[in-house]
Order: sequence, then structure tokens, then C-alpha cells
Amino acid sequence: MANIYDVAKAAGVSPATVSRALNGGSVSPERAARVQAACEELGFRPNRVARGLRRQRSDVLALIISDIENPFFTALARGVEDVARASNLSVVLCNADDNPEKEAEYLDVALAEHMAGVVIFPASVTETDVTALLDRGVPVVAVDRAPESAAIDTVTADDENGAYAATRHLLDEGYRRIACITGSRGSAAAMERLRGFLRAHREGDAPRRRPRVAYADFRVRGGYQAMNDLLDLPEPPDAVLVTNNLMASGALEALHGRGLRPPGIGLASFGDTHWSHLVEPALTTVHQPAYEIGRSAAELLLQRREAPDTAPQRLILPTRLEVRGSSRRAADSSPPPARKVETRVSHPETGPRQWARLGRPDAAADSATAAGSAAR
Amino acid sequence: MANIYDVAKAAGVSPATVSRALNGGSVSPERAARVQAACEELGFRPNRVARGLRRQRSDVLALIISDIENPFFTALARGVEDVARASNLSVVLCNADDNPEKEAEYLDVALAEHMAGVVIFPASVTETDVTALLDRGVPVVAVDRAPESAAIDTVTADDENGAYAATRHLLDEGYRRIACITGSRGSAAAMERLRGFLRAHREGDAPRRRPRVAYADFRVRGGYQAMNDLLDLPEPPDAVLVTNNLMASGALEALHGRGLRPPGIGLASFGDTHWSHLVEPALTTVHQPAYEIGRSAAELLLQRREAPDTAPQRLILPTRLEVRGSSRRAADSSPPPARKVETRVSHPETGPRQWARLGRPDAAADSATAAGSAAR
DNA sequence: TCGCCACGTCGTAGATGTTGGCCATCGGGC
DNA sequence: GCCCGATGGCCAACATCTACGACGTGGCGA
Repeated sequence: MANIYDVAKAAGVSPATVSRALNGGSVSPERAARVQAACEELGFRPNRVARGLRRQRSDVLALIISDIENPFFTALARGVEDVARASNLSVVLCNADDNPEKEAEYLDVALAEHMAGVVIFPASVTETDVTALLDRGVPVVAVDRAPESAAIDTVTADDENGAYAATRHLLDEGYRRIACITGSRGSAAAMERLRGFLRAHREGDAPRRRPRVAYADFRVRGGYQAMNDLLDLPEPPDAVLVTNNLMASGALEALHGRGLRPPGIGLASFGDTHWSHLVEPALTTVHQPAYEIGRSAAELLLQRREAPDTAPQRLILPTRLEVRGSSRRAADSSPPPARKVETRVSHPETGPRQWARLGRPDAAADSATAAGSAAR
Repeated sequence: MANIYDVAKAAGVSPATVSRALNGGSVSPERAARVQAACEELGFRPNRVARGLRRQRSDVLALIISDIENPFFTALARGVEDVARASNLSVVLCNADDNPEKEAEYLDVALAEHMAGVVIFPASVTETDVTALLDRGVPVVAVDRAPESAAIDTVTADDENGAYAATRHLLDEGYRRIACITGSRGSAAAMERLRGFLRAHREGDAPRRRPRVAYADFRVRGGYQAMNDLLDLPEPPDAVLVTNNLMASGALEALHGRGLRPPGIGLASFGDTHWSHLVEPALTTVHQPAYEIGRSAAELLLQRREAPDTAPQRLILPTRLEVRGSSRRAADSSPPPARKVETRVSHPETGPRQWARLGRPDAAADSATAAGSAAR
């Protein structure tokens, strides 16, 4: 492939002039045109590897998550990539599977590749060490949890209020023995959600008894077992808040196994809304703004790239309660249309539910078109 | 950060010896040990950018798909990344949104970055042009469709037999007016699936009338509208085969809107099985081996990297029919356990359904554990 | 009118960090 | 003594960007 010397020769200028012409240096219009013409004629594309070596930084950023097959991360990844693309950056995808060693390997690669930045969902608050990156001036933004090793930008969802709203909703529907299936005590998100759940129980009209809490592992099987354990209690709950999408899937499976459905049992969960409006029993969900979290994380990264020495920011994005399923008080045979609730403001929903989250920038007119993607 | 000269100085050898010590050249054990020690002391990591420049190829491969938010691509991406990681490669993720221009930009980047290879789901059979990559010796593997511009390795699912099995199943259940909602005529996969659907109708016990086919756009809204159109016919179908997961979501939405469910209407679809066992009406699905397609594509890429001049391969992976929902003939109030059918061999299913596809290599004992990932 | 200075433009050379080719050296076996 | 293999050092190459210096021109003051 043609290199910058070939172009220089063809345009009758020096390589430096070609570089300046392409990267916004001061070049006379006449020469710039000659360079432009030579580039097109030779099909010249600057070698990004050589550029990266010389400039000491690449146009690639790393996204380290636990598993792209989790729809939460899927939407997050899309948010990151959309922002990156707008700045001519590429995204490398790293599935660390919640394994600190695997994660450390990827962090090493990010360092060795001189990457432009890292967006990370830390596998562990204590073990994840990003100081090597920071020392080298590579910006790092954490999602959901902040590693202890350093103070860095963080983006989170408003887990506490989301859990509060969902619990409040179950209480309003008349459920009185509400349990919570949450994640391990090591997860900040799990604790936040539990906090919101408990806060709703401290209000005036809530039952006085202490609500039951099951700690599972944020995985399908964990949700399945926790739900079965709860249902086996001598006094089983009449409603359950499940704090992530995978466990919700397992919990639903358990309910299916026993033929339980509302209004016999109330169910609310955190998670995405791809399919939760289609399942039975209908699932009220705390929608997490995964796409927006990804966007924000990438934007913080770009900001920090420009201004490395500003104080770390902590961003908390609002969640949204999507209410579905028949109310216990007004037991209705046909499912009512979903309502979306954000900070207690509700508005009706029209048309078929979209597969993708709303708010993609290019999805203004018809979000299904932009979001849907094609085949399969 | 320390470079190879620092290490050489610290170890008392030349930079070339350091390079050989790290890359498997012939170095005396004594010096190799000194180099090793120096590396660790200085925390030396070879600069992958410089290495890429010198070696004229990088350790990164591109995955160009239409949208990572589609679970099919999500599983595919995971398959690609697992194989890549085992060979110390990284994966950059590119969402082309079925837009040939966006796709061309990403192909350009792959060229400019001297990437190790490209796995692509072509946005268009006619417009997608990968010859520039091939000319530069960059291996390209196509998934699902083969671009016309060149003969390259391809990996596909056995769409035709999958559609046949699903249609056969609906016929066996006693449905007689089965319609098909498929994708645009431009998609090879859509045509393959339609072919299987029609083949099942040509068998002895099938109804003589010509089955109705709706061409939609492989998107949620397309499935919703197509289903509504079918139901508005004077003689609506009593069962429908939907040929992708997004349209299936829309079709289900339409059925919900009319309160229809089996055995009043039969439904089968292509797609993933994350949630299809939880929805109502229960969805019989043609499981596509997305993860395995990703693995195979990446493996073909690595093979071609080693042996560039072998003839292009065409790989077709089997699909699997996952039967659910009450049979029309033996109308059963409680849903029977799912059966999995592959080439007409069925085996019973136990335990809660897993979120992730089976077959992840490290998921032997408990696939939920490996697949589940953590928080959210 | 001449000279100096400032500015815009351009070319040369060097730097980025690694690897591989080439050659020299050394030691052992025949 | 010769040859061969193993080992290791030097140098160049990969393709780009940028610091520095040079050159020309135009303006302005003397």
C-alpha cells in the first residue's frame, strides 16, 4: 500500500507537507490540493499503527465488562461505541467474566497497546488495579462500581431510588409480605438496591414486620434457587423484588414451575425491557439506562482525555419504573397498558413496545427502525 | 514505561537478545534468566504498537456486525472473542447498522490498522467490498451471507432444515393454515428459511393450498405489522412461522394485543432462547448456534492466517428445534417440559433453563455459572 | 530605498520501540 | 584444521509525526 513518501513524491512535496496537509497543519492551498489529489490517486490511507507509535497514543479504547451476553452490557457497549465512533475511535471488547485475573490481562493489553482509554465494569472493588494505566496517563472510567485502587470517574444508575420505586409500587398494589432477592454483599449496586427496598418499608403504610432478604449471586441459577427457597418458607412472600435481569429469569422459571402468577404473587425486577413485557407473569421492571451509562462513560473518557487533571466525577443516571401486569387491587383479566414512571411521573405508552431502549440519537422518528438491526 | 533498551541495559545484553528471549529465539538459559529478571524488575511490557509496525500485522481482529444489541450477534461476538483470546488476539467491535457506508468506514479502519483479520456480517451482498482487505492479505470470513465481491470463507446456520423442522412441527400439531413471516428477498438467510417452510408444505400430509408468505424487514415493527396484516385477512392463518427473533417479538406483541394464544394460534420462530421459554404464548424456537458460528468464524480466520492460499470453505452448522407450548392435539392445561430436537432426535430437559447458550467450553459443570456473569 | 523583523511555509532529520537479516564469534566434533 | 551449529550484537526497516532550521516575502521604520 502507498505510504506517505509515495504521496509526497507524486505531489512533488515533502512527506512532512503531506502529513500537515492531512492533519491540519499550515499548508498553501495549492499544495494541499496537489496532496489531496495524490492521496486519492494512490488510495493512500495513513498507517494507523505507525501514527500510533509516533504519537504515543492510539485511537482505540477498551471496554472491559463481565459478559457481553448480558443485555445490560450489550446496551452499554452500544452506547460506548456510538460515542467513540463520533470521535473516530474504535472499541475493543473484553469479556472478563468477573475474573480479576482475566481482567488484569486485559488491562495489561490496554497498557501495551497504548490505548486511548478504558471503560471498565470492575470485576472486584478490591482487586481491580488501574493505577498502572493512570500512571501512564490513560484515562479510566468505571461503571457501576469504583475500584478502591484510585479515585476515577464513575457512572452509575440511581439504584437506590429505582428499588424504592419498585417496592413502593408493590406496596401500592396491596402486597404486604414482599421479599427481596439481591446480589452479593460485595456489590455496591446490590447494596444500593437493597437500601431502596428497605427504605420503602420504613414508610408509614408499610407492614411493620422486617422484610425477608435473600442474597444470591446475580445469576440465573441463583435467582431460581432463591425464589424456590422463598416459596418453601412456612410463610412465603406474596411479592418479590429481584435486583437483576438474570436472577429475574431464574425467578420466573421457578414461578412457572409452581404455576404461580399475579395476583397470587407480585413480581418486580431490575433489568432490560427487551422481553419483560412479553413474559407471563408480566414483569414490572426498573429500567436501567444502560445505553446512556455507556454514552456518559465514553463522554467522560473523552473529556478526561482533553483535560486530564480535573477532579474525578461521579455521575448517577435516573432509572425508570415500567409498570405492567394486573393490579392486585383492581384485579383485571386483560393486562392494562404499561405505564412508565420516572420520579413518580407517569405517561401512557402507545404502539408496540420497542426492542431497543429509547434515546438512541439517530432513532428520533422511529426507534424500531434504527434499533432493530437486520437479519436474525 | 520501560522499553526494550532499558531492559537490555539492565540485563547486560543487546535489545535483540531481549526480543529473542521474549519471542522464543535461541538464547542461552543464563541470559534468558537475566532478561526475565530485568523485565520483571522494570515492569516491562513490549509495546504492541511498535511490534505491530515492525511485524506489519497487529494482534487485533475486527468484528463487523449490524447491531450488538441483537442477541444473535451478542452470542456470535462472544464466540469470536473466546477464540481470539485463546490466541492472544483482541477483538474490536463494529456496529455497522446494516449501513454499507458505515461498514465501508470500518473496513477502511481494519485496513489502516493492519488488522489480523475481519469477521463480517455483510450489510449487503452486492455493495460490501472486501477486496481491498484480501489484496493486502488480510483474511476475511463472512457470516450468514457471502459478499459477491470475492470468494471467501463463510459460516452459516442450516436455515433451510431449521425452518423445515419448525414447520413440520406445526403441521404435526394439527395446524393447517400456516403462514410465514420472513425477511426481505435480498437476504440469503430469509430465502433459505422460506425454502424450508415451503418444502414442509410439499409433503404428503400437508394442506394442498399454497401457504401465505409475508415479507417484512427483520425488525420488531415489521413483525408486528406483518402479524397484524395476517390476522386481518378474511381467512387468517391458524399458525405462523417467524424467521427471526426481532420480528418474533413484534409478532408476539400483536398476538397480545388481540388476546390470542395457543391452541388458538400456533407460533414458531427463529432466534435465541434467552427468554422464549418464559413468554406467553410459549414460543417454539429454531435455536441458531450463534456462539458456535462465532467460534467457527474465528477459527477459520486463524486457519487462513496460517495458510492463506487454501480454497475458501463454506461451513453450515446445524440448528436445533426447541419445542414448547401446549400441543393442539393433546390440549394440556399445564405447559409440558420443553423438548429439544436436532435432526429429529429429541431428549428431555431438566432444571431451570439457562440464560446462555450451551456449549461454552468453560461451562462444563454448570453453564449458568460460567455464562451468567455478574451484576445487573 | 534599504534593512530588519515577523510570519507563513516547507524540508530535513530524528524519534517512536520492536524485530529480523546479516555477520562475527565461539565451541565442539570429525 | 575445518566445518557446522548455536548464540548474540549491530544495523536497518517499519510509517508516521514533529522540532528545528531555512527560506522567502511583505510590512514597516529609519
